[in-house]
Amino acid sequence: MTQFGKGCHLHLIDGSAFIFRAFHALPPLTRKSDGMPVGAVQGFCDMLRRYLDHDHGNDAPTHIAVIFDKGSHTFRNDLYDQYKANREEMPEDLRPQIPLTRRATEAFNIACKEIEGFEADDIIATLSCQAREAGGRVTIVSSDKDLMQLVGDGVEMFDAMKNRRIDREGVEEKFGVSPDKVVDVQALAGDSVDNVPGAPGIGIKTAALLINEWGSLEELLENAEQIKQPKRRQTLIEKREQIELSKRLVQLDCETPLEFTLDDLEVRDPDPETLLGFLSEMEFRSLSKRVAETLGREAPVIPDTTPEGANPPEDDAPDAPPIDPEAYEQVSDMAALERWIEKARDRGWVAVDTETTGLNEMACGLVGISLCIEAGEACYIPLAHRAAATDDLFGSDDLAEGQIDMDKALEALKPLFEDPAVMKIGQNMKYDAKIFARYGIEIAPIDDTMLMSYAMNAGLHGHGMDTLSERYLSHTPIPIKSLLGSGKSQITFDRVPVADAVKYAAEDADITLRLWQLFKPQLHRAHVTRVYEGLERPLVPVLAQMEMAGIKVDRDVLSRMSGAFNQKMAQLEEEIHELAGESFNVGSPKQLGEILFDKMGLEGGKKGKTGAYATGADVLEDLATEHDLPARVLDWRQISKLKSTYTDALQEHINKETGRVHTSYLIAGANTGRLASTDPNLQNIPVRSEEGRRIREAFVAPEGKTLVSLDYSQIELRILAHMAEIDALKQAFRDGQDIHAMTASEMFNVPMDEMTPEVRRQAKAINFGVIYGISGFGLARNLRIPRSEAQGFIDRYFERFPGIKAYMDETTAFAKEHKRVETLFGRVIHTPEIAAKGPRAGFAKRAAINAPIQGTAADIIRRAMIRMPEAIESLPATMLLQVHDELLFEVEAGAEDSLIDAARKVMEAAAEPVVKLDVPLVVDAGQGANWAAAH
DNA sequence: GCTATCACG
DNA sequence: GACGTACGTGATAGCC
Repeated sequence: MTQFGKGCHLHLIDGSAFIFRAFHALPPLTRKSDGMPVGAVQGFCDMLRRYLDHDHGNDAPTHIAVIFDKGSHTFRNDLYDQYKANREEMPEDLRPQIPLTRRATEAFNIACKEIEGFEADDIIATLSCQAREAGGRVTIVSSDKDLMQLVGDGVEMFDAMKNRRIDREGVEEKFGVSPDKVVDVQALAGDSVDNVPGAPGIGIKTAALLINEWGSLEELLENAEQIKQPKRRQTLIEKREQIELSKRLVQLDCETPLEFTLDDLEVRDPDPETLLGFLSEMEFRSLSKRVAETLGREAPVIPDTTPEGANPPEDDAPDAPPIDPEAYEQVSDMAALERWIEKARDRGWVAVDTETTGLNEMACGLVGISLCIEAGEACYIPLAHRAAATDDLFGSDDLAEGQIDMDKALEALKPLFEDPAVMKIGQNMKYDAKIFARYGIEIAPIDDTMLMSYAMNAGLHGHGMDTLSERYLSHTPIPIKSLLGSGKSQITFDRVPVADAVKYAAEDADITLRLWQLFKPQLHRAHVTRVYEGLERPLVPVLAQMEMAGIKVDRDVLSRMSGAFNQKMAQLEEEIHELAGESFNVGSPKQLGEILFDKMGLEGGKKGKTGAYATGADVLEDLATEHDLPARVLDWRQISKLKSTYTDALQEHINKETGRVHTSYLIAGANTGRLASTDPNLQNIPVRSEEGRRIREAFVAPEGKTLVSLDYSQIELRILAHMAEIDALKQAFRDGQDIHAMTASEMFNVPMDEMTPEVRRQAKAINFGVIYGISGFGLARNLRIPRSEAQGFIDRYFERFPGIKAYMDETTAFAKEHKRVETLFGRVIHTPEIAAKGPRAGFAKRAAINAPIQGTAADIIRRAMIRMPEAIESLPATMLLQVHDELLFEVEAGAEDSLIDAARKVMEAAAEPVVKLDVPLVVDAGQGANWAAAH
C-alpha cells in the first residue's frame, strides 16, 4: 500500500460525461436476451477499457477513480433555483443504464465515488486539492470547461475524445486568462448549458479582456464606474448581484465532505472472473473477447451468439416458457407485494397492467394491478374485488377476502412506478397512466408495446393486445368476455372472482412483457427508434394530460339546440310525408330510395351492391333541382345528424364530477400518424355549415378564461411543395401569396388581379386532389364537371407543375419496390396492397401518395405538442384539444397574447431541427369565449 | 355485426 | 377495354 504523496498520480474520470458521450455517440443497442437497453453501458466500458490500456507514459495513474453525480439538488440550486433548469430530461433509454455503469466501474475494480447532493465536479475539485497538497499530480479525464479552473500546480486535464492533455496553456487558449481567473471569466460570460446568467451581452472574449485589464472580478466590479463603454458600464453596475451569484455558481467547492481518502483510490487489477462475468451478463461479445485477451483469459461463451455485423435472425423471441395462466401468483399481503417491488427494482423493468370497472378512465375505479418481470412469472394484486353474492342477484358490496388495502398497496407501488431507474412496460400505457394519475402516481419512465408495434407495423395490422399476441406469440389471450359476459348481463371487473381475475390479468402483463422483449431490439433494425422515442412515446403523458383536462361544455346551449332541432325535424317530416303521399321512416335510406325511385319514379336511381338505391347527399342534391322532397330530406338529414351525433350525444359525455367533456385520443389509430379522437370524437365537431358551427358555441371557457385556437395554414400543401420541390409553389408560400389563386393563374393564364372566385375554386379543388392522389373521376365528381374536362385540368396542371407528377410517380415506384412509404421524419407506413390487382391497386396507390404528406403534417403537430408543455409552463394555460392541424387551449384572461406568442413559436418551429423545410410554416390564431369565436 | 350516411381535417 | 375511385378518421341509425 502506497501512501498518497509525491510521485503519485491521481486520475479522476468524470463518469457522467463518459456515459453521455457513450450514449449519444453510439447507435442504440439492446441486450438480445431481454431487450434491456445497454448501448451506453457498452460504450462506457469500452471507453474505460481503452483508457486503462492507453499508454500514458510518465502520466500513468497510481490512483484512479470514476466520479458520478448523485441527486439533482445541490447547494447551487439553493443559491439559484434556475441553476441547470434548462437541462433536458435524461432520455428514457438511458436512465436504467446509469446503475449499470456504476456496476461496470466496480467490475473493472476502479473506485466508484459519488456523494448525495454533490456534483461530480465538486468531488473532483476536492480530491484534486487534496492530491496537490499531498505533493502528487492529478489528471482530470474530462473536457468540461467548468473543471478548467482546477488546472495548474500539477493538475492537468485529459480530453479522452481528442486524446489530448489540457494544461495551463490549453486553458489560457480557451479562456484567455490563467486558470485561477477562469471563474471570473465564467461569472461574467455565464453559461447557457448550466443556465448560469452571467452579465448579459458579455461573452468569454470580452470577459477575458476585462479581467486581464483589472486583474480580478472584484476589482472590476469595484471600478465599474470607470468603464468607458456606456452599455458595458451599465450592465456591470446593474447586474452586479447577478454576476456575483454567477461566480458562486461556477466556483467549485474544494471542501466536499468525503468518506474516503486518496489512499482508497489506489489502482487495483481487475478480478478477471468478476469483470468477464459482468461483460458476459451484458452480452458484450466483442468487448469481452478483447478484455479476455488483455487478461490472458479464455473469452466467455455467450449463448445465442449472433456474429456481430451479420444479419440477425427474423425471429427474435427469446426462449421463454409457454404461457400458462395457472402458474401466476396472487399477491394477497404486503410482504408478497414488497418482494415483487424489490424484484422489479433489481431487474430495472416491470410490465404493468391495470384492471378497472370500466373503459372510461375518468369515471372508472381501479380493481387490481398485474405485474410481470420475467416471461412466465407474473402476479395479480387484487385490490377492490367484491365478495361473491350470497343470495341476491346484485352481488355484495363488501370487499372480497385476501386483498391488500388499496391505499397501502399504492403507497408501496408509487416509488417503484415513479423510479427513474425502472422501466414500466405496458400495452396502451396512456390508459394505465391516467388511472394511476387519479391516485397521485406519475408513472415514468414508460415503454408501450402498442406504440412499438405502431412504429414498426403501421399499415400491416392492428396493434391491440389480442392481435399482437396471436401474431407474434401464437397465443390467444383469455377473452375478457369469458369473465364479464356480454350484453345486458355483463358484469364489471370488480365482480369477477379473484381466482379468475388472476389468470386473465397476470396473463396480460406476461404477454406485454414478452411482446416488449420481442419488439425492443426490432425497433432499431426497422429504423424507427427515433419515431418511437421521439413521436410516439413522448405523446403519452401529453395526451393523458389533455384528456384529463377535458373541455367545458355548456349543457343548456346543447339542450336548447336539441329542442329547436326537434321542432324543425317534425315539421320537415310532415312536409316530406305529404310530398311522398304516405308516411315512412325518413331516416331509412332503404325506404327513402323506394319512395323516390319506385313510387315517385324519379330518374337516376342506382342500386349499390346490397341492392338498395343510393340516396347519398350527392344523389339527393342532383334530384333537388327538380323536386322538393329530396331537398327537404337533405335538410332533415343535416338536422338529424347534428341532433343525434352532437347536441344529444355530447350531453351524455359531460362528466358529472368535472362538468367537462373528456375525449380519448388513439395514438395508434390512424395509419398515417394522425391521432383519432373517440368517446366522443371531438375532431369532427361541425364547422362548415352555419347551423353546425353553432354547436361550437357550446364549447366554452370557464369564467375568467378564454379559449385560444392556433392552426397551421395550408400545412399539407406546404409539405407537398417542399417534398416535391416545386419552386413556384415554394416561392408563393414564401411570399405569402394566395396559393389557390396562384395555381389558377398559372394554369389558366389569368393574371392574379383578374382572378374570379370560380376559377380559384377549381384550382383549389385540384390542389387538394393532388394531395389525395388525384384522378379524373374524383375531380370530376368533386367539381361536378364532365370527366373529360376534369382530365384536361389535371393534364394542364401536370404540364405546368411537372414536379408534382414526378413526385407522385416516384412515390408510387418507391411503394411498389419497398411495400412502404415514409414521412420526412422517418415514420414508416406500410402499403402491402400496392401490389394488388384490380380496383384495390388504385386505392393503395392514392393512399401511398397521400400518406407521406398527411403523415409528415401529423409528425409536425406531434412534435409541437410534445414541446408545448415546457413552452407554456410559466403561463396559466392548458392545452385541451388537437384537431389534426389545430391546437385548442384554455388560458386565464389577460394571458391570451403571451400564450399565442409562445405556442405559435413552438408550432412554427416544430419541424426543426430534424427537417429544414423550404417553406415557412404559418400558424393562424384566434380567441374567444367559445370555440366558435376562437376558431 | 354490417352498411349507408355524414361530421371533421 | 373495363374496372370504379378522390386521402384519413368516428358516430349514428337502420336493418338483418
